[in-house]
Amino acid sequence: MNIGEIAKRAGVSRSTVSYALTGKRPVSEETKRRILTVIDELGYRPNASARALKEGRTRTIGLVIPPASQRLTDMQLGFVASVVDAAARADLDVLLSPSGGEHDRSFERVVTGRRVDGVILMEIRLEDDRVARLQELGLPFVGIGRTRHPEDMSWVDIDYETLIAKCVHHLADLGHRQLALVNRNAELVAAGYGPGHRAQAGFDRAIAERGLRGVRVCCADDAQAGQACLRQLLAEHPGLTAIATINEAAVSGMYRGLAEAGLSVPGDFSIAGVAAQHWAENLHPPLTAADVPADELGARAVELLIQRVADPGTPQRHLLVAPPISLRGTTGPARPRG
Amino acid sequence: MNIGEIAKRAGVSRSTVSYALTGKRPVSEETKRRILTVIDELGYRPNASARALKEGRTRTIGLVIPPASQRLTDMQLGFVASVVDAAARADLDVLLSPSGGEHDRSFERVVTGRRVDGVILMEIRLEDDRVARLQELGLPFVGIGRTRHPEDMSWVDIDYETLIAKCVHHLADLGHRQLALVNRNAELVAAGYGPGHRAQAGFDRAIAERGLRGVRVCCADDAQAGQACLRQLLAEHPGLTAIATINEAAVSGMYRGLAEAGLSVPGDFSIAGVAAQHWAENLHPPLTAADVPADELGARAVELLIQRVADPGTPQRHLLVAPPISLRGTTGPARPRG
DNA sequence: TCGATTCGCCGAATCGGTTCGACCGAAGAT
DNA sequence: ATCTTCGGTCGAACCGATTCGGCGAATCGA
Repeated sequence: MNIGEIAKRAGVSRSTVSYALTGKRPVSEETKRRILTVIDELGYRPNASARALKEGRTRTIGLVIPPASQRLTDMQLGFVASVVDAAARADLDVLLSPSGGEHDRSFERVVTGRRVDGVILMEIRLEDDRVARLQELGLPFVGIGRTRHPEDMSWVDIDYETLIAKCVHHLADLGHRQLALVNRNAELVAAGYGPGHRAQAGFDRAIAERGLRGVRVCCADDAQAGQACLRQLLAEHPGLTAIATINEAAVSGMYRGLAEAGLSVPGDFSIAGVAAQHWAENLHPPLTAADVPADELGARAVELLIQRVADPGTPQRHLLVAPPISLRGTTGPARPRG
Repeated sequence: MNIGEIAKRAGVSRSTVSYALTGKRPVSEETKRRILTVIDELGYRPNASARALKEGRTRTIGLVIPPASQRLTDMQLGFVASVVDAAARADLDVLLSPSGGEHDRSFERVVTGRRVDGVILMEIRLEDDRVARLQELGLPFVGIGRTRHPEDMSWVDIDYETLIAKCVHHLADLGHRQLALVNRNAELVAAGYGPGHRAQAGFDRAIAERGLRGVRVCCADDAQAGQACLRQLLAEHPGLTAIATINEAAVSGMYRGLAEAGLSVPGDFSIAGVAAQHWAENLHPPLTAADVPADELGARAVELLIQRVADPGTPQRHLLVAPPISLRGTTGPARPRG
């Protein structure tokens, strides 16, 4: 079932069939109708590989996600969903590559061999091999997140540094004097995970500006770890009355850790964070947080990528979002513990 | 940077380069070394489209997931992750299509035009247009889930009917006389979502066998809906003391609904369900549930698909799993309410 | 020493589209 | 009436791989 078969049955040449379908040259109404009828009867669809081979583009983009071993956070899931959705709207297919920091087989398969027209890269580290590899290959790409040298690439990102600083200021305004930053898991941060480091920087800066006491900890990305983390924090820092966090997945565990210690939120203890809007709203109690518009960011990343694919010469573009903090009632005036 | 360039620089013909890479015909060590050196220097990778065109297969599989608008449950996320992972291990790429019940543009794009060698289909309905379409196209596919006529296709599935019946029996053994089934969202069930209907069947059967009173409700897939759902159930059915559910996403909300009504779990009220193992364990309290091995099912689906792609003539294969119920402490002896 | 076999390689055909140059007839311009 | 323009179509080249038949040289057995 190829274009030649269609041409034969419609009594025209292969090129005419092609032009009838793409509209790149005029074809008479009569002929077009005949061709389309045959196509409809035979259920013909052009072979994507042949088209890609000749056109030099695949109408497919790659999406590099964290490996399956590590569960996606709700925010990451939001990114993936919105990327896939935006791509579908633009009639692009999405090829998935679950790849960690070092570029592995799956990553290489997807980015080499002209399999995709461009790539969207998630969970970027400050120094990221994959970014270097994509630059070396000259393959258009857009990061959801950015490296230490963000001028050299296009990206959309969340301004964790500013947002965590805002959280700290908000908590300081409420009278809290000793705060903790609960980061994401230690391996990720150790590997140079950008948001982890930028959140630290924002935390340190704000703590210094306000003359507060601050402690930073990493916490695995699940509820049990959050609970254990809080247990330890409360034990080791009697003066601690508030937490800022970027670890969505651990928040419900933190709630439990506080409840376990007999502390109420926000009466005895405050929590503020950065999280996907949908997630923050559905927590119980709903979390006071900077609402990350994950759905929008993915779509914007696709837009940027489409531009770069269409014209690789355009300057790199960046989108740093710092959504306002929605007060949902997990932060309140400081009250000394015990 | 094509195979001709490599051939020229290595001083051989294009076919020799091809044979050196695929090993399908012998090439002398000396020549092979020379070719590989050139390839390495130039960073050559064969063009995937050209290869796919000639070979007639793409080494890519399609994965049809629920549309982005509806958030993936934890179990579905587990399926996706394990499919992607298993495919990567088999050196297959995964093309994503977010498609609902009716086969839309994205679905058509992925399944036609020889873009993929086979498809894995999620969230299958009892009558599913997409299944019919794939059969019509003659494209190998495997369902995670099955239609009303499951003999005609290969699939892996969870035996919701048996599992929910087991939950009911377990609760009946504990003395509960009036039970509710909390299903997934009403639209999905109305559209003929298989697990929803099979869970109902299992529930009805077990209720009848034990001579109990049972009520079935649908509930949107999120915590707030779960809470509201329980509020209503408790108000309308004073004798209700236990729930069986397949709605993972609503469980934490159900807990809140019970707490709100002053009922403790499992002292005053029992809950048992079917859920991804990881999810059931991380709930608070951990849910007594049939632990669905989502990670394994995705991998098995990929295995079945690879077989079908290799030999479409093999008989259809089916895998119906009914994992045992793990008692985690959300079920206990019945105690009359109020 | 000669024919048969094997090894290593080459050239050409092929997969299924797109696209460019060319051609033909009809309509419009001068 | 002649020249140009243009709509409509065709044939052939091309994209970059794989693969088959064949060919020369080396090896082998008799």
